[in-house]
Amino acid sequence: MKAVAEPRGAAGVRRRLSEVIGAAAKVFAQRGYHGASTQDIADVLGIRQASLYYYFDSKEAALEAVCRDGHEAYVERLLRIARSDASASEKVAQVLLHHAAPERLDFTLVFLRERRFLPGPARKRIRALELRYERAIQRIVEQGIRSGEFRSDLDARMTTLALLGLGNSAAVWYGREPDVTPERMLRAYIDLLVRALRLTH
Amino acid sequence: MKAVAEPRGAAGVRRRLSEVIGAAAKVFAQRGYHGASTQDIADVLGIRQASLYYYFDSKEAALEAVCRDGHEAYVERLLRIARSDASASEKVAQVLLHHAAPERLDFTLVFLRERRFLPGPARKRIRALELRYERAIQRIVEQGIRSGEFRSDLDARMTTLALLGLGNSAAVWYGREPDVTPERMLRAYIDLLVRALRLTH
DNA sequence: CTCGAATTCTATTGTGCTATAGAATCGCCA
DNA sequence: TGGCGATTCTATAGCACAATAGAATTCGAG
Repeated sequence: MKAVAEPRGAAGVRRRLSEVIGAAAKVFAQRGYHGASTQDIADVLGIRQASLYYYFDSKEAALEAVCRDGHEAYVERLLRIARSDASASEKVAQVLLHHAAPERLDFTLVFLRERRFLPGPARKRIRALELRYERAIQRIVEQGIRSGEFRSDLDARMTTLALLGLGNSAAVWYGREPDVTPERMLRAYIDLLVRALRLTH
Repeated sequence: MKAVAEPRGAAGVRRRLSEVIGAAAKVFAQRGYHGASTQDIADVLGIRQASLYYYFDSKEAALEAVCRDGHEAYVERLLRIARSDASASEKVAQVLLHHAAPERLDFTLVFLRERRFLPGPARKRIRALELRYERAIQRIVEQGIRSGEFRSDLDARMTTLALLGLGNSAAVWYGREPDVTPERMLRAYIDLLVRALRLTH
């Protein structure tokens, strides 16, 4: 899997760094942060363990990079959905679709499970990203309530957490349950949620 | 927290073992299995690190004990709910209430996050418990569908996973979100799920 | 073809952790 | 009280790991 003779422009530099972060994400996702060794990451890249320290000051810094890298793209896609002029129901569906998309699953899983092992300052930085994400979802829910599309007795905060919880659980189940395809799971989850939020008439 | 001069009958023996398992659960929940050292567990108990090996053959065995201990009680309570003659909706509510009950949270969190680090044979043994649990929930959902209480177009398997996912996410959020009390969260979750499953009329 | 920066390498240090061996202590019961 | 099993202790082996220092190599730009 080693990249042979990659051109070395500024783009090449960034790409190589992404590869390294990707390798860390893969290994952290599989073995957990503390269960993974820097040697494991180096093996994926086909380089020596010590060479990793050209890219990271420490193993913890690698974890932060994985968490940040993974979540930044996430936040961005979410904000695009939130800004669209779709109905609240459609937005909820799209949020679930994107949140539990099986691409970059390694990053998602590492973020979900391992971010708590970040040292204090790094955890705070990641937490800030997280809050933007949660608040964007909550605004969608509140929009749905205000517009009369959703039930007015919803607890917006709890509903947000439910949406996140469902999405996260989907990510966890891919790869563990062979009969669970993302399509089947997402269809069921979206259906469930939208029915639960909408006014019954 | 050290037990001073505990009487040593057969009951005392079992209780001491429970204390040791409880200490392991606490430490594994806090730091993760690989992030926790046997020294950490010994510190909680006020004994020496090596003394733990009187109770366990290995750290992995301790993890299995925590997972088993935690989940066995879980399965038992669930089966009692399943056998009751309550309606499917009531059962779903009770399952969520019990599943996300904040007692023995350490055991739950360790089971959710760390069981995947068990070595093959042990993981298989734990997986068997898990399947009993999932199947019991799925039977409740199917009962609700057959009786006409729930929508007939539900995907019972996905619905089961949704219920589990919601319950698990609740467990994860206790202690992370200060404004989330178990009561508030469970009320919202139960309301959401029951509305989503019931026939609308 | 050469210079220099980017990248990877070799070699090593020190630390922390699991697990084992065997000695010492504790507390119940005869 | 003395013995015995249950429990905890001291001491240490042995390994895996993160991280540093500095040398060697690679590759594109000029």
